[in-house]
Amino acid sequence: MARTASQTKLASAKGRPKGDKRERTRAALIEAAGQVIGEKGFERASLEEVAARAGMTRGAIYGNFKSKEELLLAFVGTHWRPLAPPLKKGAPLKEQLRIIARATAQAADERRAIAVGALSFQIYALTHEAVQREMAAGNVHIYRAIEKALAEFIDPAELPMPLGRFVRVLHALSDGLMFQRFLDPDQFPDAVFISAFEALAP
Amino acid sequence: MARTASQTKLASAKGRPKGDKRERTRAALIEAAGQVIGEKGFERASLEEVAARAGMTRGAIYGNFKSKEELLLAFVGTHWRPLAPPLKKGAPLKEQLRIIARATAQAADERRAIAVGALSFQIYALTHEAVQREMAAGNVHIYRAIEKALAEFIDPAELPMPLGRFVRVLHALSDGLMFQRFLDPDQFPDAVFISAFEALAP
DNA sequence: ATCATAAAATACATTGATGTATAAAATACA
DNA sequence: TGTATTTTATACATCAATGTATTTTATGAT
Repeated sequence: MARTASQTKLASAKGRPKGDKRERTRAALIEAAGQVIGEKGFERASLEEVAARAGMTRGAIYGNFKSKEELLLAFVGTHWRPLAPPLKKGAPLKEQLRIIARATAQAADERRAIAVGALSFQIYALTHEAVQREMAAGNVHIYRAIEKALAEFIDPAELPMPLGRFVRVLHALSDGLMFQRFLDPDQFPDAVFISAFEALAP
Repeated sequence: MARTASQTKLASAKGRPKGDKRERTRAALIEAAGQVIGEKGFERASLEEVAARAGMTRGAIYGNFKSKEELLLAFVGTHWRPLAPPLKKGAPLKEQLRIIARATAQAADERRAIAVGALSFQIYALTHEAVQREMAAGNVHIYRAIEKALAEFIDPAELPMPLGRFVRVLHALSDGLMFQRFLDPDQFPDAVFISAFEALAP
């Protein structure tokens, strides 16, 4: 029934107040949605709680979004970006993979809420065909982008498989490892991440 | 609001009718729960639909289970077993990994419902501390069992990391790959699974 | 300052779900 | 076959959530 203490306005001082209030409350709402999704999961996130978290009521939500789905989708669309690990040009594959491993492990810790939200949204997608298709299409673009980005840092000749496959495998492995670390951090310390990714270098 | 057509009694002819009806309806209910969870996800699975699917009403459920949670948990407890790929004694690591890859890909296709159910349950666990702890503890046992089983088929000296880590990595990778294949089968054909697992052999 | 417009709060209607209490039906047993 | 008991169905109370309609409040322009 809504925390009373932590009802802080999220988008308090982000820059100058500027003209478009609209955008600011939209952003605050989306941010709050992200928090709630991260805690409760995509399905059980309630608008009541989202609104309270942003210091407003549901009225504000329906003034800015058509439906619950639209708000939650807006969050996913806004905050869901692939990691960009700090790769080093010219370094050997194994080292690049170590960097990716560390970035993944770190992301699992620092952005748990977002990641849990993303994960739970994926489950949602799995049971909503239209959303699933949209998401699958989006992923294809992301893969392409990552392929391009990676091509600048690693030599395809060093890879144990075609670059396209490699990207997809990295994605699956990252997701799987993060997921398991959420469930039980003790069983998936950094060392496991590093071993896993390094093993992909022939 | 319940399909009227496909309301088939699931536990129709499984053996001789035998004395304990109790057990049979329990099983039928659990089975139906599995179906619904697989389609709707753990959170949105409704008792109404589960009961209808088993050709009964909610009355039967509450006569056999304390609550919704208990029924769903019963499903997870009953049907959630790790894969047992048909490994070959004495074969080189790479070949064993190929076998695991194929088994995983096949499982993704054949047991989609169960897997989606399991996945969505994991999300549920992530947002329910007690369940999460229980599940984490269970996983530790499973890891131990798999370690033992694997030790009979593969030579630790061939591994790129300690056996314990390797098992955990296999788990994370399988989960991640299956998840992605659910989302977009085209992007994760068998070949990707095979490349991914094979790459783990030094 | 006043008025028109937009944004947010409140009040309301509806829905879908769980869980309980009670009645009906099926089963086992004497 | 008749009765006690268990199992399932029905009816009911409750709750939490979404979405809509309406009112109040804030904002901006003239």
